[in-house]
Amino acid sequence: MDDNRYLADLLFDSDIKDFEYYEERYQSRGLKEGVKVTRLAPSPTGYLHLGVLYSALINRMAAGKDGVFYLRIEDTDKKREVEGGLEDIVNGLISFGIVPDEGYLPDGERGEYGPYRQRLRRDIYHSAAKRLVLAGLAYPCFCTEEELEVTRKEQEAKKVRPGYYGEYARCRSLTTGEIKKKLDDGAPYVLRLKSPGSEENKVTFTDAIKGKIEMPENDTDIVLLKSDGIPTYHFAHAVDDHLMRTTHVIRGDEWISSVPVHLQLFRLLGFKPPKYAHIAPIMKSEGGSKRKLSKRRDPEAAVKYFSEQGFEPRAVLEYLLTIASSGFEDWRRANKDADIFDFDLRLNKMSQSGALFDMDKLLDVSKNYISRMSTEAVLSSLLCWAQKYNASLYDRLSSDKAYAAAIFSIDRDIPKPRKDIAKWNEAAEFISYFYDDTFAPQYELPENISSAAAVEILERYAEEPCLGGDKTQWFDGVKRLCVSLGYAENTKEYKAEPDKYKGHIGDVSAVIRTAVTGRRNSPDLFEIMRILGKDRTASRLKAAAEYFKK
RNA sequence: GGCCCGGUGGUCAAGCGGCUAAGACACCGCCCUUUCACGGCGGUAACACGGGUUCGAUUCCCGUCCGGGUCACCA
Repeated sequence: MDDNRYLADLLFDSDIKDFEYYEERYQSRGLKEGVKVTRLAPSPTGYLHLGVLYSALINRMAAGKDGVFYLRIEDTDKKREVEGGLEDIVNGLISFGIVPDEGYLPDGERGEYGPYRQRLRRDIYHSAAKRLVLAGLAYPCFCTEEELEVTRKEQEAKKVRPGYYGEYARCRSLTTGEIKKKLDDGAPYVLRLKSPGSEENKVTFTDAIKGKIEMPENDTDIVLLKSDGIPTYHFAHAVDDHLMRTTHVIRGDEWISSVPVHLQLFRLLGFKPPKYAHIAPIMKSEGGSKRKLSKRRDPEAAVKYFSEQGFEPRAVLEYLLTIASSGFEDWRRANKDADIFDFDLRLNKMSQSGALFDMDKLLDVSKNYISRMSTEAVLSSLLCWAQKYNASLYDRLSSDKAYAAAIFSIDRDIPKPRKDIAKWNEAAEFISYFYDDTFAPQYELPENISSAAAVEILERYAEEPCLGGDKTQWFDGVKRLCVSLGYAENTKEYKAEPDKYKGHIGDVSAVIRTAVTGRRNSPDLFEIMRILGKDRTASRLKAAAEYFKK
């Protein structure tokens, strides 16, 4: 007993507080029964990628509006840290509308349970570590990397489980005197857990997503504090999630195999463990098999990719939710205008195995999402995107917003709107023919229409474009033109007696369409010409007629 | 290799012992229609395999196979 005290004094600074101090300081949150406290704990070892966004979304949704969702930064690995990664992650989340209630935020920390960056919590970890040493549950280990490597090779050769446990945990049996001597020599060391567990025993726990899971108890003397005094993930997880009063740890399922370690840590530290929920990762198909979406290998894993392409953040979130929870699509159909954060995400309804990332589905969700936006919303969102990623489009649009609004209001704000655009980088091409400087006609005629016939149609139509009235009046005008030129004024008549006509109204429209828009397909012709105005319509008709004369 | 988790159409995914095995995306066809898009209708396409248990298994149990994860002073 005295030995432990002695060892603790040897190992820790004298000003390290008793852990009771922190228990006292970070009181229970006093939330109502059933209210969840969740968190996202990214490490700034890269930029914001889809997996983190996914996890953030689920944690945010799980906490709901009554619960607390906070952001903690796991910056304990200096070596792998990426410059600017932290900002990218935090700002990225917020730009996607996933806003933490507390924790590390762009304008500083918010909340009573901080600091929320692990670097700043060193004393807290040391206090918890000291508690373990005092209880005889942790010890310093002086093994070098090389020595560890040697025992690992030995274990491999003997075909036994690799790891620092049992007889292989050499420093476990060091006497206080030996430790003192090494410490005096300035030997570097890590602090290890003296695991009281045995592989023979089983631990069981209920995962909120995967259900009941049974695994062998942890018997490995895992590292608690690295040689620089910074905690490992496992140790920091136990200390932080206890002190920050997390109720539900929702994280990627790559963590599932370390749950026995975590449970043991909570027990030894005297903490009540949180509920665990392990979510399946988003996968990517490659060469017939699938693997986890990788931030290094897959460009579409970076959230920045979606921003650059001009996906609507909410649409991406909706897509993610269709992957996450089977009930979401039905809910969406029943609640077309509801905010996604009103969806009641049930952990036990979540998918157990990883879903392949499906770009087709994302595109579909996005198209639907954008089709339901108002003209104003489309314009402001598109402008916002263009400002960053397409300067010329931005200039064009903002130089005459009323004109741009007219374009985007075609078949919008109606019960069954058009679904033309899935992401903003498709917009420039989609509206190109509305602007003279981007109008690049690819004239194309129906097969049964000769150039001469096209010229005739265009010239005759130009005499009387019928743009003064409404759409019906215009279309009646086109019908009259058909009749006078020998085309059927509707397809049925033509089909009944094809020999009687040169073609039908579809052909006539096609000729006008190609002249006005320079392409085969477009939204409603009348709307387009009305927006272009009489003069520009006329000059396009003329230009096309000239083209076909050649 | 040990330990975990998973396996319903190309993809996502309902389904909890008895159903002609939902739905969405993609694909194909038809209808609507001045084109496209929308919309409507229809179609192709699935319970990995082998044993049990049971009157009856996609559903429960075991095994095989396949896929994924994990075995660091990384998270």
